[in-house]
Amino acid sequence: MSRTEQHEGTYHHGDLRKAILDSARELLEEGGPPALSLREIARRVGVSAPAAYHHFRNLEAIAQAVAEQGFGDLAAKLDGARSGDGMHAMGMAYIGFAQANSGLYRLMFSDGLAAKSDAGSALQAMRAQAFATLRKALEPQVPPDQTQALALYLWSVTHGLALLAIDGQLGGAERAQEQIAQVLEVTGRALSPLATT
Amino acid sequence: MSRTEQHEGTYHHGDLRKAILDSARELLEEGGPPALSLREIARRVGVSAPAAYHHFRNLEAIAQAVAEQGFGDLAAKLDGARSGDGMHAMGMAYIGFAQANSGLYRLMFSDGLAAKSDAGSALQAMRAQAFATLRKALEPQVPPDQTQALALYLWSVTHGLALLAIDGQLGGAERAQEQIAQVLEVTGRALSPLATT
DNA sequence: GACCCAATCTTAACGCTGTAAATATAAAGG
DNA sequence: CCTTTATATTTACAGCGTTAAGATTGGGTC
Repeated sequence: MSRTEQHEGTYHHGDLRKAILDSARELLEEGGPPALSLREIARRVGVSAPAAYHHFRNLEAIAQAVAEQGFGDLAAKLDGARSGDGMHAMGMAYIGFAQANSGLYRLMFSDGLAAKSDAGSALQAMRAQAFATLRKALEPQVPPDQTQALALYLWSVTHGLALLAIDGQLGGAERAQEQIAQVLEVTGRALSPLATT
Repeated sequence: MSRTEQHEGTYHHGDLRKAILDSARELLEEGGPPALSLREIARRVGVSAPAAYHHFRNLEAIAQAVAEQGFGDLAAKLDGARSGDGMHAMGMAYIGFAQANSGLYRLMFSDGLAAKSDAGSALQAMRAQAFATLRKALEPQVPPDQTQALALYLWSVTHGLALLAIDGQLGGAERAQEQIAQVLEVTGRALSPLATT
């Protein structure tokens, strides 16, 4: 399934850019960010390695594009969870996303793959925007002079918990789910006394 | 300063194992986990690359040893902070450690460098032990049926906050410090109502 | 419909990496 | 002093990301 139907067996691929991103996500879930390999991606797509350079500046750019997809997917999932009982449901959705796409989530919060390149700052900007969204969602619910601190607090718990869950630090799946719910419940105690509503 | 004084300019190094670990930590702070390179380490120590294999099974083993050092240092620092006002001081110390050794901290909570090798599970064990220590420290302070959830809660906030700080998501150093203190204060609200003491 | 152009992909090659094998050197023990 | 053993070296290999140069193709124009 590497080549589009109409282009199967032909010189041109069809939609190589998309195929690369798909394979990258696959690899990411199989082995985490360190498993991201341009040559392996090309191999899976059924194309020579340098072909990727017509669609991306380099491997980092692929990682960056995938991370961008990830932030989009996460935002969508969180939007879908807003119908629930507010913060708790969104927390569960957030962590659910991280668990379902652990490699992707790790990439979204890594310093790129090289730790020095400019992809790091691009990721940082995406994270900042995600945080701004959270802040905005929280704004009408709490005293204005505390929104920043509370948003940061919520993000810290959720992010930390998501990473611990991903790292297998919470035990098996069922046990993990239980612990996550408990922690989120405790988290709520800190802000329920000052809810505006 | 790569070779011990008494062995300067000689064939044998003196204490290559320690020199390797030191250089690895240096590299880690300069470029994070992806900057860990066996050849670069050897270059800095002033030794050929394969020399390292007499002291470590492979690069992953070096990373693992450095991470182990890290967990030891962190535990020591947290012990030193126990004289303060309990949880808040320990939280500050924890995050201070992460900020001062960001590359090391990231390594300690990464899935190794290969994401598939057995170093991942070794790291997981170290983290589990660190958590067990926290749990034990918390035990006499809270109701016994909640220690697990509360310990996890505290770790989540602290870990998440540490990572956000490291990622530069909290702004400049002075502003970051302020926000960290605020978040830790909020965190405390969730458990102060049920303190045993 | 033939032609050119631009986009896309390929092969070949470079310098880098981690690691293995074979070899040289030095330190330790009889 | 000679041998053994630990330690380091040189050489080599496969794989990586990336660049440069050439092949193949589809789309737009006369």
